[in-house]
Amino acid sequence: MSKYKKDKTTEEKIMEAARKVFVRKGMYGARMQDIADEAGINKALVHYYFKNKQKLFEEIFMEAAGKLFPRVNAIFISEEPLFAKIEKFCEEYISVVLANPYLPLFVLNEMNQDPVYFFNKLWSGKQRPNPQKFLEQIQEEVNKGTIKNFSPLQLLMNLLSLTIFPFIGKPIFQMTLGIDELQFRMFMEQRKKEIPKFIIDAIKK
Amino acid sequence: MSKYKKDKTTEEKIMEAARKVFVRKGMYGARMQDIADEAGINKALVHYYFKNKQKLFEEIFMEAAGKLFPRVNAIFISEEPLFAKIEKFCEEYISVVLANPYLPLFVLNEMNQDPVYFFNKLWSGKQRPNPQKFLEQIQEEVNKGTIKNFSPLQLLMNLLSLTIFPFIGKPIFQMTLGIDELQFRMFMEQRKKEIPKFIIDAIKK
DNA sequence: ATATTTGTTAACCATTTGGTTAAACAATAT
DNA sequence: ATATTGTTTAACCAAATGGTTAACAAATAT
Repeated sequence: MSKYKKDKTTEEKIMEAARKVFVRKGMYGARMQDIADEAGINKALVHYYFKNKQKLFEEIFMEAAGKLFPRVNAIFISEEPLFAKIEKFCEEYISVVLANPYLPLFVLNEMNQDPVYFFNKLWSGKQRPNPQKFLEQIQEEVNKGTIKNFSPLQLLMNLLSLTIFPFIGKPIFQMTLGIDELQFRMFMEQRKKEIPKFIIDAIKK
Repeated sequence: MSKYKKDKTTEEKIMEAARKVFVRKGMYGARMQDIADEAGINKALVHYYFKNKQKLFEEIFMEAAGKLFPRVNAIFISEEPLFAKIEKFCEEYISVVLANPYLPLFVLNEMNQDPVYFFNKLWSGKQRPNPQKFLEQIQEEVNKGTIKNFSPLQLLMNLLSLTIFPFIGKPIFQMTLGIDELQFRMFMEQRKKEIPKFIIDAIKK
């Protein structure tokens, strides 16, 4: 195969390598040389496509955050009834993250290092997470008496916890219980149905 | 105050500084100079007390993990009935972590970088987390018919998710909802009772 | 008092790391 | 064919970083 024939553009090769390295090692632990090696190219070429480490990192981080947050928001804002929303959220979110199981810990961890900076960087207005409508919807159901008197915020936290946390604790669970990739996958597939059932059983009158 | 009169021993001053820096920046992001500065001493003195960065980090990491894991295990193993166990776990765990809210993300994130290494480092036999008894206990209750037919593993995951995740998402929640330290604290205090109620409502027949 | 051990520092060193440069190489335009 | 533009590399550089050294100061033993 000729040296300069490439199915993936070089830029995408770098992105792919950077994704892998940044996600595994974080912004500080990642080395530009690692990224170049992973992409099978010269380090200077990484700088040719992306000005510097910070810029490349931001690209990767924004991409990752962009996979996680808008989806939450879309469901928060939609017009469906509460229970359907909960079901849909679990279904969709677990599907997305199963395809990139490392995303939540990566994003949460990096955000933790400088929440204010990332918060501004991420949501310059548009796709900022806005759970207001979802919270109001819960309150309405409480008022209607269809569900128990429940703090909307607590319920929101429960939904997010049950859905996202397993991905964050994944390595520990896998080591502790000796389960492999496939078993974890099946466990999470099961959870798509289990979580809504669990929540609804807990809150419905 | 004389130069060599110290209320805290130097070693503890270093540990304290290292805790702060490592937890904020992680193993790779932390700089020995930062730690020395934070402790108000010369960098060489850090090396005098702790051979190198790796050793110091392990000290801090083991200490952090030691605050989180044995407590889980103690409750898993104890003889109490299931519902009491769940209540006790939430109560105790949230109390511990409220005193060090940064611990879960720190430990989970570092473990993620090399799960096998940390797993061996941490649990050379004794305090290895062992949820077996807890899982059996759930199965017993299912068999007795006191709770719904529920996968023990799913229930365990639910308990851990609901308890631990809020601390991991803390910065995002605080920014998104504009809540301060005190409000978060109160929210988690409320959760000590809310989580067991939530779980028990969901699983009891 | 004095020798010895322990604690602390400033200066230094080797290596790593992000980033640059200049030249070679390929593709494209003329 | 040749000039021009865009892509890639090897070699290099300055700054940062983990770690060491040698000397000095304090505490302790003799």
